[in-house]
Amino acid sequence: MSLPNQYLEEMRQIYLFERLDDAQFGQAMDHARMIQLTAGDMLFAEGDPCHHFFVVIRGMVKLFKSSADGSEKILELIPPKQLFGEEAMFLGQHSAYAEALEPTQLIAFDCHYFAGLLRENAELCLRMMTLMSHRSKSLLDEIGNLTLQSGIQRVVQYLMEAGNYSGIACTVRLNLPKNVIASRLGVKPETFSRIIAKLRNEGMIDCTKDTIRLKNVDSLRQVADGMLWLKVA
Amino acid sequence: MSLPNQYLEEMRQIYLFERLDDAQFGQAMDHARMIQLTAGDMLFAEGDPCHHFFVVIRGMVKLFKSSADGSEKILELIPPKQLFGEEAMFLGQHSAYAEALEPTQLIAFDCHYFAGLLRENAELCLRMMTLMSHRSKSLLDEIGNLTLQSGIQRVVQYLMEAGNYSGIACTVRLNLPKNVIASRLGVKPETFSRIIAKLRNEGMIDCTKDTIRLKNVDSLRQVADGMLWLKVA
DNA sequence: CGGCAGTTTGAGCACGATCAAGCACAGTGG
DNA sequence: CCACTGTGCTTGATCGTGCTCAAACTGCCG
Repeated sequence: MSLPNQYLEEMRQIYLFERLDDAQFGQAMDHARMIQLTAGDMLFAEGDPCHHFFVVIRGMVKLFKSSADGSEKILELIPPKQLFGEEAMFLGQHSAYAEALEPTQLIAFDCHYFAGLLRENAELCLRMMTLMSHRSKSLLDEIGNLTLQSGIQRVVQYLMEAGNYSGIACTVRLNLPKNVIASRLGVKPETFSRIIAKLRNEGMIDCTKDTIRLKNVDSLRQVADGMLWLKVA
Repeated sequence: MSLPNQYLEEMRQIYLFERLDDAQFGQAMDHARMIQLTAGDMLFAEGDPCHHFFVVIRGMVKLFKSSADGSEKILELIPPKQLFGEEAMFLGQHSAYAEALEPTQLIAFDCHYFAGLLRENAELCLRMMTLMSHRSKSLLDEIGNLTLQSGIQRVVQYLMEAGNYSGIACTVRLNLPKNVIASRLGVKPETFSRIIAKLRNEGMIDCTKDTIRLKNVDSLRQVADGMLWLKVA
């Protein structure tokens, strides 16, 4: 039960599999299968027993926590070429919910089988640990941002990162609904909207629909770094 | 440069090293050395190049983020027998600050050398990945708690976990200063104090100095689960 | 055209932060 | 033995960020 060639080539370029020789790669792709999701499909829930981990091919997956009263916090947005759910392989169950935001294709790897490959291939382990380390770092950063920064700071930081650091003015295209970005940043949609309006009134950005022009990058950077306070009210 | 026998025996019981045979264990302990810290000593800073990862023997280490204006958020409190800083081994630099809260002894393992051991021992890798998975899960949980729960809920949850789930009334001894616990829970010391006072006024707990009796465990559980709201004001 | 979901804007509120004062306690030195 | 000091904790008063509830607006699709 191997994958179509089209997907095999894409998997070849995933960091985790890059350095495997053809035989090892073939083994890794055994017991892998393609999954097609439509927007809103739930992939797994928190606490579900874990049988697979995943790589996104096309589309977007949201990883999120949910509270008793139904509100959500998006932990991570998983774009194509990225792996997720691997930590559950070692814990036996998933730590959060996963749901497709768009029509999404992903490859599912059998945990039990893959654990066997890991046991025989320390190089593969090292790559896996490197991925897990990056995840840990980004989670640590996220906790710092949530507790030490204001909503405005997180929004501006997000815009600057999306605008890939070009020192001068640049435009950002939001590739996701604003309420999704808001949840990712830990604010309510209304608050997100107000923050964008505030930045527009301050002349730091222009925006039309889902396209945002970063006009005054210096000021924005000051806001993100906490050197410049914008009163919300 | 091996360690005194006293410490070797303690290292033997660390999850990461449990299953190694004597030869492997001996190798792992090569290039390990003991470090003695006094309260307030900084072990590493965020961004520092990483040369070691650590296991706490005695004492307590705080892992924290710091913002421009000097305020801190404790990410994790590391008790004896626990490992930390391992993710930096794969990233090259530390993701947060680490500082001793008390007189603390720890063992430092040389990253470069240990990476070599990992490359030759997939079983060791699996153990390491399991540890990293647990860390990821607890970080994911932390993000959920910070964004989906109120301060009161986090405090109550902390007390219940510290009182190890005995269904009936129990006493909790806070083994750390309250301002440290407050930072760990993402609230200011004043707020923490007010929350404790609130719980006392509601008759759910008794407290004298650093000892807290959980009187009404049912109500406390309801508060933690969001089934019961306590107005702060 | 109506319906619906996403977004914006308004008004008011509450949680938790800030600033400030008071208190308990331990350590130090006269 | 008693000030003196410093630190950590508590309590009070006030403020602001961000949330809630509500309404209006936009774009999209049937």
